[in-house]
Amino acid sequence: MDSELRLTIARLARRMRQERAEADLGPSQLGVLIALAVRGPQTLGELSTHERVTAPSMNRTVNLLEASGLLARAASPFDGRKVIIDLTDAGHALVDETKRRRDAWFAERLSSLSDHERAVLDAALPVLRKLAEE
Amino acid sequence: MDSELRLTIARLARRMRQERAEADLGPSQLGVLIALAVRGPQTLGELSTHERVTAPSMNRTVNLLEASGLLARAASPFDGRKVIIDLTDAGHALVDETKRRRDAWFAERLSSLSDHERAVLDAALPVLRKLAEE
DNA sequence: GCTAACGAATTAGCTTGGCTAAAGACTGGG
DNA sequence: CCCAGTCTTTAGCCAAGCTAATTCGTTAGC
Repeated sequence: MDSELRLTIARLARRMRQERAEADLGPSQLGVLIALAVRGPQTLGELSTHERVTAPSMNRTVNLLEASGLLARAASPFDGRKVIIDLTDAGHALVDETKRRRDAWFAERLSSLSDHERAVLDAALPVLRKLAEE
Repeated sequence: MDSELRLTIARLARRMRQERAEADLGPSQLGVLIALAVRGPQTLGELSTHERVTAPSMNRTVNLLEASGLLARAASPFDGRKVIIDLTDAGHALVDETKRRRDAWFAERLSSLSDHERAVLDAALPVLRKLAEE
């Protein structure tokens, strides 16, 4: 029963992840761009902590995105060791486009539900959010 | 709002996937083992279709798992081109342990919820299941 | 104010796991 | 028996994870 819920969530998320596509970015690169869009400019260390990845891994992903012109590095004015990373305009545009497409896909799935079913999901959202807390 | 739900589910599943058996398997390898546990012995083609990966990718993952003794290949008795892949005892044991850990993790998360919140999740389960349908 | 310790980012080298292209192995229809 | 189609495998590319070690800037102790 509990395990049934767990498996269902896993299956749903799996379907969702497979729905990727859009730009020719991998999920990691997209994840970084989205983190920057949601949380604003951050250091490499903050990014790697949030994405649960080591600093060297994050550094490489950031290199690729920088080479693609989707984000930019800037030295921190307070601490010369740190590097502040932020989206470029192109990066913002790509995140917006991706969000639009994924929302559309999800809305399409939701449209197969009844009003009552949607209300049930709406009620479950805060609980799911609580489960997902760090 | 819709996109909040989508993002929350993704985050929850992401957190869940981090719970796995001690063995140092990547998520893909674990995914293959779980698919075999749930759906039974399958050909390489069936596996790659189900995991939404190309046959060469699946072939390599299967090679690693075979080298670790977690699954075994056998020729199909009906069609010499096909290869039937199935879990070994060690593979079954590893899947069981992973399931045990994930269930325990999830139960732990659920225990922080009130009875009402659990009831809300219970009501949402069939709806989530519907969303997750293929 | 020097120096040693510490912290943040980076580089180097390894591994997994995607992909495409192409080759082998086998089947089945004509 | 051949030929076209199907399934698996090999080869080679690239993204993205890791650890270990390096570089460079900061901070603390003396």
